[in-house]
Amino acid sequence: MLTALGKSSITMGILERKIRQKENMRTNILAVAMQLVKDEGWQSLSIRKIADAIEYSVPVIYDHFENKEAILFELSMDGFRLLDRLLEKDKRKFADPEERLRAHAETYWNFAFKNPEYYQLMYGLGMPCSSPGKAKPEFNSFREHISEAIEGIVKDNKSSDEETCFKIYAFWSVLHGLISIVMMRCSDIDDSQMNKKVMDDSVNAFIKNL
Amino acid sequence: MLTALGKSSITMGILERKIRQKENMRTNILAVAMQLVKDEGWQSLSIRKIADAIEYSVPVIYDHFENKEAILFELSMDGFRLLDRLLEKDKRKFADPEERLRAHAETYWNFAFKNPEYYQLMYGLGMPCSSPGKAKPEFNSFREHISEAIEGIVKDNKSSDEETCFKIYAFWSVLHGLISIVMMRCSDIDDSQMNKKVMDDSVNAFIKNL
DNA sequence: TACCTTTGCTAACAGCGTTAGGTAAATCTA
DNA sequence: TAGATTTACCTAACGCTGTTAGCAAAGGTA
Repeated sequence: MLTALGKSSITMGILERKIRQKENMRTNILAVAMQLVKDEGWQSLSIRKIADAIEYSVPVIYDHFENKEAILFELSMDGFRLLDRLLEKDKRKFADPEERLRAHAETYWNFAFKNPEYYQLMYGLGMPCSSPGKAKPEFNSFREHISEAIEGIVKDNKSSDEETCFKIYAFWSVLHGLISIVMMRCSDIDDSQMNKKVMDDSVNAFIKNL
Repeated sequence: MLTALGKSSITMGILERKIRQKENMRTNILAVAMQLVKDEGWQSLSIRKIADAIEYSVPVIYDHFENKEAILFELSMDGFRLLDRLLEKDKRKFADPEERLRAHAETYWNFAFKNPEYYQLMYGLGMPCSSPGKAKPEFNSFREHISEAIEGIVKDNKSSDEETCFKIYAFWSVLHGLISIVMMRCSDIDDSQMNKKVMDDSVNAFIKNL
């Protein structure tokens, strides 16, 4: 598949079309996979179902992805990029670091519950191949956004770098922890508004204590 | 298998021996499964490997467990019971609610990193069949222990029941969130002592703010 | 036209969870 | 002790999974 593609430069149009088709196939596979996940959950996603959905045979998928994990990884990257775009919006909207931090928390929370499939994949909740450790820039997007906001709030204080670093993780932890607990139904609070109030409360306490 | 076991009461000894053997088999399956998990991780645990390890054929396992998920569920219950015993120790050791809460946090943290397989199973981290929602008393053990301690600290304050409830979840969240982030290698802090300092810091801030 | 690359397929391998059905041993009954 | 019955256990299969080897057809190149 388009392995040795150099050589003649006359048929550039055809080559480009092929590259375009290849990319279309790739994005199509990802789109179809994501749709299957939304419809039936991660656990029932299979290469054969993807092949059925794109109306190609199974091995075609392996021309575009090394294995199933690579597909899941790419989808998780989509999730990180989507979250990043939302956080960037907050950044443009709120100049005040405290307001921005609140907005980031809200955005993170809403992202998780509006896109539970993404969130589960991104943070390995109830997932088979959670591919931990595959650190990429996208992976740290949320931490970097809240870092910026927290450092903005804290900059007048006498906090050390280490203290600030700790606070960043503490903030992230309480959010991620609460989302995980609620999403995995470990909480016995059934009311989603109530759960959100717990988050707001925690965020308030955190900011007050900065 | 021991289905209709009533009838005659002369052969009670044999019946008891059979029940004992059946229980032995059951516990043996669980023990062997846990060992396999510790050696090779959740993802590679299979019924066939368990059968090999106990030196019986595959269907024998289904005489003792409805399916693979039931085995995982039982193992997660073992995890909850183990954690519960440790928390009970704290309770006996520390009468002062603040000291007790700190001990609980420490215990929870140590439990997670000394028994990562249990923790992952109990809270569905990177797990295929995380069986969420199957609430059992064991499931709420940690929350109830910290509830007791937090209520002990807070009882002199003017906190409402709702506020207290929120605080309990906030405390649990920050612990679980940090453990998840570290365990799933989302954190870029590689030093485990450093990570624990983040926890201690958070616990301190939390208690100070009660 | 002859050649070669690309494209896509069929069919298989090895593994998985699960179960139907049969056999041999252990046990109970007479 | 002999026969009937229950229990214990196994073999072999079904339908699924991820993955890959190897082949046939289609396309572009000379």
